[in-house]
Amino acid sequence: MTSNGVRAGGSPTLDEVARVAGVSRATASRAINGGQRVSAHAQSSVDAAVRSLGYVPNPAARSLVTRRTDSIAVVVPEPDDRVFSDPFFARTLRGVNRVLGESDIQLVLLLARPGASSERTLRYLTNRHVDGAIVVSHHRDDGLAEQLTRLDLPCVFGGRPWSGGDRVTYVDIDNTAGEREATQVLIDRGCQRIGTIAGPSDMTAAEDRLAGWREAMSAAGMRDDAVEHGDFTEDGGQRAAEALMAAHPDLDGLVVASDLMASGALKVLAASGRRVPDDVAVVGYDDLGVAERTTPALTTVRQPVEEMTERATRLLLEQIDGRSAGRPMRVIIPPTLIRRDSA
Amino acid sequence: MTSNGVRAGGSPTLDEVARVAGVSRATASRAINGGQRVSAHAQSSVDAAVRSLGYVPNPAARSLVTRRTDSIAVVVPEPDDRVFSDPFFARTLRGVNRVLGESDIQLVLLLARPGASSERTLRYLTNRHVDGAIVVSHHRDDGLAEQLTRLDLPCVFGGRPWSGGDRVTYVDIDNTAGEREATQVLIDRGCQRIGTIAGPSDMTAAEDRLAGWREAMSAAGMRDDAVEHGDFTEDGGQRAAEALMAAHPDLDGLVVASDLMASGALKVLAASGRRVPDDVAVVGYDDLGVAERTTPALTTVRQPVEEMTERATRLLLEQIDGRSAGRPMRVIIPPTLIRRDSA
DNA sequence: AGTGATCATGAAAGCGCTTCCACAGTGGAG
DNA sequence: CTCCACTGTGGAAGCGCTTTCATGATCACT
Repeated sequence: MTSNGVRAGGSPTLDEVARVAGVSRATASRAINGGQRVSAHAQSSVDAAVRSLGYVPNPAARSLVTRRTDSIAVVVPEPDDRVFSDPFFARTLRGVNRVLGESDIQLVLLLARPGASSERTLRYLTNRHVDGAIVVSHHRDDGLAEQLTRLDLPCVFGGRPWSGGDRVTYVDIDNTAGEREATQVLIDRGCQRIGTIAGPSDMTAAEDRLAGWREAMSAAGMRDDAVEHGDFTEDGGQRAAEALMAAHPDLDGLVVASDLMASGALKVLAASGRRVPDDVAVVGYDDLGVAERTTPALTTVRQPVEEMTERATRLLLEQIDGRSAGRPMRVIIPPTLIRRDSA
Repeated sequence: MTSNGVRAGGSPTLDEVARVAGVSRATASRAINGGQRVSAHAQSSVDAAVRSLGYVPNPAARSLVTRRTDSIAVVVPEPDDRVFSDPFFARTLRGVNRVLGESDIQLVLLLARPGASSERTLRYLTNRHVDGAIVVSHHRDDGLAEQLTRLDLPCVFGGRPWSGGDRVTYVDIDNTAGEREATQVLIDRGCQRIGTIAGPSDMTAAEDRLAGWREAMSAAGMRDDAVEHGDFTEDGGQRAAEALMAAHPDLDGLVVASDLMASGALKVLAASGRRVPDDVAVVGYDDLGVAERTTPALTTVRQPVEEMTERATRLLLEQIDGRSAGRPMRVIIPPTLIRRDSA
């Protein structure tokens, strides 16, 4: 069956292309991959053969020898409902995809099973199933940064990792500056007593924002003791706001570390009869779609998520191509203040 | 270097495992893959060798011979901003991932470049880079269904495809029944004049919902001429609502084909001083997070997106394993009415 | 005309794995 | 005691591709 000419079933192989084109397999291979050292004549007959046979190279065979898979992984360790309900996630994917669209590299989504350890994910990466990885940390670290550096797999973090931040390349948004600016809005508008609803303390983004709030407060000589933690969800924001207003009924400014939590806080304020921004001014964080839909619309800090992931992806591709020096890099992107009605 | 013993760099190969375990490569391979026809003694020495060397099989080499890649694609043809801002997308991924988590299969995300034809995507699938594909159509078909069936690649559609629906397996939510039920809510509450904001007519889901509205209206002996089309976005809903209310100022009921559009419609109604639900009752569609955040909260139809994609994924895995008969199947999932304040 | 350098080419050697096949050993049935 | 089915095993063939290497052929200069 396979002895000569075209095979019975299945896709055509390079061998057949070569035979049809009347060249050797080596020449056919060269012609297909960029055409270095191939005569115009050979090139065109290979092209014709490829077209007529509908040849597509077998990626497994190719990557067996090139040691390239032409795909990268987007790793989301321990995703929970939050990750999925968060526009952050979709935007991340879009940013990555946009850059990948320029090359012929595909995207493998690695969502660690909730509960299960990251063992399987790590195995997948160890396997060199992909050429590199983008880790959207977004969570407590799990030592993933260390394990990945040990793997010696090209890898870039989106968002500062918890530890190993100096040994790994990452792109982050300047959360501290963002929250500092947000806080300043309330200070400038004359708020006397400003509290904050911070994010979960196992995320660097949340911690950095809290630090930003602290910085702005102490720079203005104001007390920074009205702090409550939420979990970045609307319900969590609601609960935190209730606790915060109960403990500090005199608050006239609220810096909330996410728009979703701010939305919950707005409900609490409305229920207690406080007007926003007149009685209590509120600033959120994210501007990923929720902020413009609340009542009143939130003044907030816009996270350039797609820009961040685009940068991360480009850095990764450079690392894979060996274009980067190999030493860890750090890119920090400034966020933008968006003014609406809540402050 | 490679002549004997352990290699200089790189990962260990099966050869080395075999050598260390004192068995042949064939036996080592068997021991690693399930251990059929392997003595307990050989098995344990291979296991030990694998552990001590930290051996992980090379997936490219394996799939070169097995013709399996242990990965499936989630195909989103021509995604635009809508796809990403839509929680639908994230939920889909979660549903797929949940099922995949049970096996050792990974997920490749294929987002066709906006603008670019699906040519690259199709090439990737033709390449047998993946064992199967889930197509979240969500869009006009592009003949993708036909092209995929011609490819003879296991494949399941999430949502009824535009054409070829009888030759391809798909899982859909019963949009017609859902919208019928939603419309019935307004009829039952005594609305006299009911209009609808339908989705874009290039999506089957939108068309099916419109059909459901028509069915309920004609069953109740009511006129079904107050129709406006939106594009499933909030702004689109707003524009459609303006047009609709201008053309039919007497409407006292509004069936909107998506919550996001309904949110836009609510703004228009509020701006024109109409109370919801007292002056105009409104029902939305989706219940994917937006409905509970509008004012008033939307009565809507919940789409079990994750259930849908889970089913789709299972069907795909069956097809890949050859467990399914090979003839196209069709699964229709009923949606659920969620009552809130808008109707 | 002679000398290298450059170019296009094909033979062949793998990449790391699975699987077919042949073979020896074992035990139970006749 | 023979025959046969079955089990565990290793040799070897290949999966489809890239890439090195050797080989002529071609070219631009002395």
